[in-house]
Amino acid sequence: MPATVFNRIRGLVCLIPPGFVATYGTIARALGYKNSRLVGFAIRGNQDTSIPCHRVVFKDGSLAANYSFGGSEAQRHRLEFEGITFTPEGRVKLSAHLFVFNNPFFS
DNA sequence: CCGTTGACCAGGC
DNA sequence: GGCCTGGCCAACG
Repeated sequence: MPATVFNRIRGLVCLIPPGFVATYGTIARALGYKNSRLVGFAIRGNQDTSIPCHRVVFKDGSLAANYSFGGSEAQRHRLEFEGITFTPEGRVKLSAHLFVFNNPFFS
């Protein structure tokens, strides 16, 4: 298993605890990249069920349009099940659930 | 090696 | 709040 950027992104996504979400940009910057597209690109390419990709959202709290495990509806349902709350507009309350990476690996 | 491809983001209108 | 634009950069053929 080569240590590609995609693999590192997936590893970071796995660190998000239940009840929290992270944005694409946060993950990209935690790894030292300005390009947030790589994060979505890495997750979509693999579609690995072991990765909690439903905890990765847009910077404004909206969900990915082409979520690969039942659409954004299923994604929202999973988040609600973990205790994540939404605004009336259907976006995640980032102020309450945004996860910040405090890991020594990326300081 | 080079062009294409993105589950993004910030800025402007 | 929405739509459009440009920039970003690893992976793949």
